[in-house]
Amino acid sequence: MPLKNGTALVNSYPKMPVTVDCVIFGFDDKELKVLLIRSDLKKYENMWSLLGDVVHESEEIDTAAYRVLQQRTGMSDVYLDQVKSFSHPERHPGGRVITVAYCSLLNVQHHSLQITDNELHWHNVSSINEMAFDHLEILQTCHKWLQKMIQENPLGFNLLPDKFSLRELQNLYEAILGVELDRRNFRKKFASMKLLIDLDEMEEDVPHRPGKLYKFNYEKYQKSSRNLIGIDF
Amino acid sequence: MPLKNGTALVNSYPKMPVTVDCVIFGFDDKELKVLLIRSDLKKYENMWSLLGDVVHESEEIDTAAYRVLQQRTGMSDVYLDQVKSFSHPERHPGGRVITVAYCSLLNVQHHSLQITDNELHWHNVSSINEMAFDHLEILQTCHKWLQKMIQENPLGFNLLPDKFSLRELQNLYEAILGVELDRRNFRKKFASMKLLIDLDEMEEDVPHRPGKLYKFNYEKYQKSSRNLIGIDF
DNA sequence: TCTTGTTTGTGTTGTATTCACACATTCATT
DNA sequence: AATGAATGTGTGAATACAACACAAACAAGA
Repeated sequence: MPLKNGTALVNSYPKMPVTVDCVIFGFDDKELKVLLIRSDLKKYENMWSLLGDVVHESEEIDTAAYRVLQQRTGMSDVYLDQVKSFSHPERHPGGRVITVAYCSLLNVQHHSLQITDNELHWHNVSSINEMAFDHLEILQTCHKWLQKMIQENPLGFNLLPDKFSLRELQNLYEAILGVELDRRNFRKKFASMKLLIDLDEMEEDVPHRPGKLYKFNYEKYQKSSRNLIGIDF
Repeated sequence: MPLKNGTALVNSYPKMPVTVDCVIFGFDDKELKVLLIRSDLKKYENMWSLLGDVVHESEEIDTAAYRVLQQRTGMSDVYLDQVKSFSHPERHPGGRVITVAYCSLLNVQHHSLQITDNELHWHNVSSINEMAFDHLEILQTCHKWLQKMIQENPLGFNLLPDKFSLRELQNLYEAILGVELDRRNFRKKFASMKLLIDLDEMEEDVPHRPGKLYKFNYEKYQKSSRNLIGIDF
């Protein structure tokens, strides 16, 4: 078999539009939130959709996702990770579009959202039961992905203010996992990990005994290589 | 803002070729193997590459991956899962091509490989240090993904014959994880899971005391919902 | 200022899981 | 019959996990 020329080969490939869709999670008021805009398609009038955009000609998909995030939230240095590609041929009413879903975690306090554009808003994840396109499926996939990820990695801190109490941290875990956790065991767990720095400060303006404030020890986490082996299913 | 027409919108999107690449793992002779073919590009002459193909106009990417698998191995009903998309603009010398990587696990005994086509061959994963395109990166990503997956899900059985001994199962885990495991603890672990059916048969043609043969209890696994909560990092 | 309500902060105890390690048994080979 | 090599089974110590109880701090209101 003769060796081929790359350019001729690639030119013969079918081409299709590729987009990114960002599932941007936030946390506020004991609820897991997601950032959505109103769909600008006739077919999905009055329905909500994820923040997305096309991938440009010579652009990494990761870069496209960051671009969406930055344009919509005004933030950089945000946690972002690729989750899964969705490719049903009829997922977009305008024709075949492949999309790559990304999951992002951001602190709702730190935003400078352009609320006026397409009514960008935070929505409670728990109360969403309909979305434009296949975005509900994408959201649910990312939610499950997040549930798994926060149990294995210290990602939750991206959703909290720099200073937080253990109660807030537990509320976050309960909101994401949809379960109630034992307060004492939860605190012991995080105490034993030594990933929290006691700030010697207290909560203020709470109508009860104020709790200590902590911050996440990023340096400590870098060091722990975590090369665990353990069969568990 | 006026509502848009979907078709016009999608027609305005940049289009690009999308491919799938399958990392097909096998296990033989205590070694984790991967199925590769010789690259048919001049630039990568004498280098090995993953099995891939373009995604057709109206085809799901999952379907394209299954198609590659079936065409190359003659097998259906094979474990296959999407892992990650790779999109560096220069990853293909012929121009911009986005690829979606899939991981597949198959029993090397059950094949009917078309060896003559492009020298389809099994390679030891541990001895690969160069590949065509960005396929080494893709392989390494899928290997790490597999290391994580087999610790959380009973996927390893896809790589073994229907009947296997506990030693073979342990060899498999050691080959994939690249560690040595304690034989007694390993056996106890799998015994306690009750996912193995004792076939009351023995190994044959081994130069030592033959071990019992087992098969995997697929039904049992379906039932166990595994909705575990446990923070662990 | 004293009482009440709410939440924080800290154990304790029993159970289950993990890890490190030892010995007898079975079969093939010589 | 003896040897070698792998199988099959246990046991104890250390660790992690789950369920549970009580004292201390602060706010609010009587």
